[in-house]
Amino acid sequence: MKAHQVTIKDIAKILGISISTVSRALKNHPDISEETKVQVKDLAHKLNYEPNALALNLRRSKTNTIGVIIPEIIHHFFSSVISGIEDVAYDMGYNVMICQSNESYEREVINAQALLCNRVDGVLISIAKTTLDFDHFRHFTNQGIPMVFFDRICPDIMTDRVITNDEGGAFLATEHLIKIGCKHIAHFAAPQHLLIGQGRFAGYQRALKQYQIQFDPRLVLNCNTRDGAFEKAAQFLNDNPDVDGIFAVNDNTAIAVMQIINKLGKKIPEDIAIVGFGDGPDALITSPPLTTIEQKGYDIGTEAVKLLIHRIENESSSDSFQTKVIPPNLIMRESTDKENVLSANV
Amino acid sequence: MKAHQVTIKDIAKILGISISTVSRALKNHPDISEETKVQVKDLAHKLNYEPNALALNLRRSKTNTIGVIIPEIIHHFFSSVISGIEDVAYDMGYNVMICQSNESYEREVINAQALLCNRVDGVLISIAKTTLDFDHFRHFTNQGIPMVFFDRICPDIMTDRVITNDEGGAFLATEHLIKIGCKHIAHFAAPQHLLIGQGRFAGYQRALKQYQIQFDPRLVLNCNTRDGAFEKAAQFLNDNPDVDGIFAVNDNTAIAVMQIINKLGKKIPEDIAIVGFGDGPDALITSPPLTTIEQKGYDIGTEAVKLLIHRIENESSSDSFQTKVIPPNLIMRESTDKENVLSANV
DNA sequence: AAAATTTCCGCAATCGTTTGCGGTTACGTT
DNA sequence: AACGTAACCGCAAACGATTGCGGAAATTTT
Repeated sequence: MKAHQVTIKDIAKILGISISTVSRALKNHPDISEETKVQVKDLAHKLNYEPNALALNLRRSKTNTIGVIIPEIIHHFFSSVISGIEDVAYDMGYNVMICQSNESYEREVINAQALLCNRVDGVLISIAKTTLDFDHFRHFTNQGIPMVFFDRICPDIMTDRVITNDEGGAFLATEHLIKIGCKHIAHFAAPQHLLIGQGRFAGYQRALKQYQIQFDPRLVLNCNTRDGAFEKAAQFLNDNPDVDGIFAVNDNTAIAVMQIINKLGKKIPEDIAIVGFGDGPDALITSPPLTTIEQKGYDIGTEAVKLLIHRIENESSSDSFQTKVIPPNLIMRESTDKENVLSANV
Repeated sequence: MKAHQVTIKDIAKILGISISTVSRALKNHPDISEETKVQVKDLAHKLNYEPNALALNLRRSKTNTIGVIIPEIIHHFFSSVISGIEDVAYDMGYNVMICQSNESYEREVINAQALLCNRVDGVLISIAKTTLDFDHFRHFTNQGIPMVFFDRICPDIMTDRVITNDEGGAFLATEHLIKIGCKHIAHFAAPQHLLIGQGRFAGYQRALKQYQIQFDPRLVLNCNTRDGAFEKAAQFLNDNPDVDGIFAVNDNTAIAVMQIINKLGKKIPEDIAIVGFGDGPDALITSPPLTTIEQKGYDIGTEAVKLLIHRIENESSSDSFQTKVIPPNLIMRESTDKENVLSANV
């Protein structure tokens, strides 16, 4: 059962020629006669020979493998990113090794070490929420292994980065609410120690300022999960009955809030319009469908891996590190369609 | 910049001892004196030495890596499976190499080949919809590399398998509709050349039979996607106005149908009750929330990888292959709650 | 016919690690 | 003093592939 994997050594022995000849024959080296080449190739095919990538990698000290460390693969955003990474990596001849940190710092450290041991050619990282220390990443740069951070970047380490324009997206969302006539716009925000939380809050504020709407800190609620919304949103809406627009820091929160608004008997968007952030598939199936800011996970993945492979294959070039910003995009749906613009199409 | 990776050879040279001593010192071999061990370990730590897994793997011809071939990582079901795989693999000291077939046969073949080259210790596979030929998988068995199929299994190859009980789940779903009083239950079905399509259709039929409801082929519609539903569902519901219950082959279809029903002005569940299959997070956020059959992706992943690792680590044991069936589970939500049982809890 | 090419192929080192076996010391025993 | 025996450590082969260099045979050139 345990079939010994076929090697060039086997082929050499059977054909009564040397190992090097077999190797060269398979590579179409000009030194080898046509006759020998045909013999070797035929036998190799007959025996289902597959070159041992381990041996190759060891010799070249290159694995053609890219490591990925992400918080959680089940989040639609991250699996979109991976999908993008995988597609490009595949086209460029790289394998992908995926590790989940599960938002745990300890596990992130171990993941990093595993990738180091396996001598990946480069690493793509989106850091865990609990990670505050970044020494485990410096090992990569010490060993000359390029890194690219995406979405949740590490501000302390100079590398290439790919991020969404959180501030700009939040601005778009808030501006949209203003333009459709909302006067009292609330913001359901992420913790301000996260860059995402900062950026989206800043965009919200800039939009208010630009349209000369007085910023009211009472309209900002620290709430960025589904569960959090079910805890706090109803009370918040009761306390602030004049709120007629909500910009939520992510779709999950927005959707939960919508469900609560529905339950309170208020109408969306007539009474309260709402915008999310993320554009997962969920935004399509709520009632009403949710206006949201596109967070192009797939594109972030492709951009990140392209940057990385470029670094890998041009290690000499000391191009300065760049930060690629994926431009935001507003997707308007019924949750902000006060004028019934969209229903005309149906 | 391009730092040479530290090897035991470097350590040996610096300390003026032999390579083998270094190797043994790091492994706590009893032949080595405490003094040497301390010296070696200290230096290794100081130099950030990481053992080269490539060399190790080559020598042991074992990579501690598991290959995964799945159709598409963005589907919630598959990313749940991967999450389960990753968690268990991590605990047991294995890495995971993920490949997407993107439902393409050609790509699946190339993925399989890549995993072969990289000498993975075992493979987890859910086959692409377009795959009709299975020779590329036989290479694994030829080389003695264990495989486990999950969800979309390959009936032609004898291996371990992990599947959901489609027939049983469909029976539960249909029985539930019957029990809440539906008399004319439609089935939105997947193509019958897929095992999933067959199983779920069979469960539907068995439930009808058991409760002495006449099977009406006109109530079975070949429709298993969101787009398909938007194409055909409205017409179907018009043609069959007496339908008061629907069992859809997956959640996506069910959700799209719900949106259509809503638009037609009918009430869920009063006019039409509906059950899906899959229990993605989507089922929670529709209005009303969707009753559905749990398809435990995470559990399927953990079971599959456990079976695989068992095979890997007991290659001698020729246990006969087993097929693990994950039992179905009905999750009742408002889309079938005619009696307002659930709202009592709110 | 001798010399110069060309054609084709093999030797051996290399990548980094493990490990069986053998070789040095130093110590204790008689 | 001679021997036995630990206690430590190094040599070298092995994993599978690539590749510079050198060498033998065949062919051409002079």
